[in-house]
Amino acid sequence: MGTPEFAVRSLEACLDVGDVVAVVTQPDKPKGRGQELAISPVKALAQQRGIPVLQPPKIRGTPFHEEIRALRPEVGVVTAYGKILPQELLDAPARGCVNVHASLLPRFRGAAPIQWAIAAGDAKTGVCLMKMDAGLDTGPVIDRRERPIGPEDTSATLHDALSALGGELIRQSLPRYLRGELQPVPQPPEGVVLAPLIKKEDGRLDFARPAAELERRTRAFHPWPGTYTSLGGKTLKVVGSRVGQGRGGPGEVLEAGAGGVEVACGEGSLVLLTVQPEGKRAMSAREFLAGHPLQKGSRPFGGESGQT
RNA sequence: CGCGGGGUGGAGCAGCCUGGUAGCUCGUCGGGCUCAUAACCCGAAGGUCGCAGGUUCAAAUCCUGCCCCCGCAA
Repeated sequence: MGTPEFAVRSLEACLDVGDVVAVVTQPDKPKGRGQELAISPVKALAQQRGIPVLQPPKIRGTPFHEEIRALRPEVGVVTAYGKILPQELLDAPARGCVNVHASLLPRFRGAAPIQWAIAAGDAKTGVCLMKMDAGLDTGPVIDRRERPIGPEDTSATLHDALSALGGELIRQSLPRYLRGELQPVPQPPEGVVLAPLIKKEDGRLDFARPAAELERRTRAFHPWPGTYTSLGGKTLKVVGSRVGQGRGGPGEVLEAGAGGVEVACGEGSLVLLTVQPEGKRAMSAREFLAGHPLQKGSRPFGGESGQT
């Protein structure tokens, strides 16, 4: 069971190590500009391999688990399905369900572990294969793989790396678990951190915050939802930035030149390197300034109407 | 038919509503000045105004179709 791009590598791994009796994924939904109906990446692969695809609109309070039980699966593999599974569904496969989760549990349980790991400034993250229970990512861990978080890592780069590691866990550790060679270890009660769903609002830059935190967010929320501020009543996305040494009142423009736009923060300064105005492609700060001059010492960001 | 913005010398923008000389900030090239600079001064090159039709004496500008990029929403 899985839905987005992240789960594709898991499905590939499943196909490598066992017989996949069915693939469960979320119903097709209108997506993107133009709201065209889009099939999930997992569904696309399943169809291509001729695997039956199930897309229940609801799984809770429905007889869907009976449907699964009838297929007599040995184990259920869940990667980023997008819904919390009820106990009767977890119990449907003979050996229960396992889950690939993109964090080092019990840190960052929940929907957006990759993003929050970067935002928190962690030195490393990873992927866990766990035996699922009724809680939110609370099951005992079967095996894990680690991955350092580099200063250039974004959610995009980590997403790809972790999704590959997830496939590796399924390929290598799942068979060993099924043979009884790996025992699930309960998660320690301490160190639990939740990684809630990212909201668009989480990407708004508050220059009163420390610059280091804002810089991490630009990487954590890339490519979605991105970090942004507003300028002249329009959204200005901040695609790339670095932490600077400058000091000043939060939001004050300290420098605006070829080196970027340096904005004072609550702590240190944030140098905007790559920026994307509404309706425009991403561009370097230098390019942006050619058409949108910024006064040193002004505080043009955030306010709806040229507020100081 | 979800809403919306945009495609103008190499880059970023203005001009379009109110058709009639291609503008601005940079960059590039040449020259000058300076101990020096993302410095300053002088000069130059460089544009099928996304594509295709239409209206008109005349279209970057008005009309129609198409291609491409992006914001919102998910």
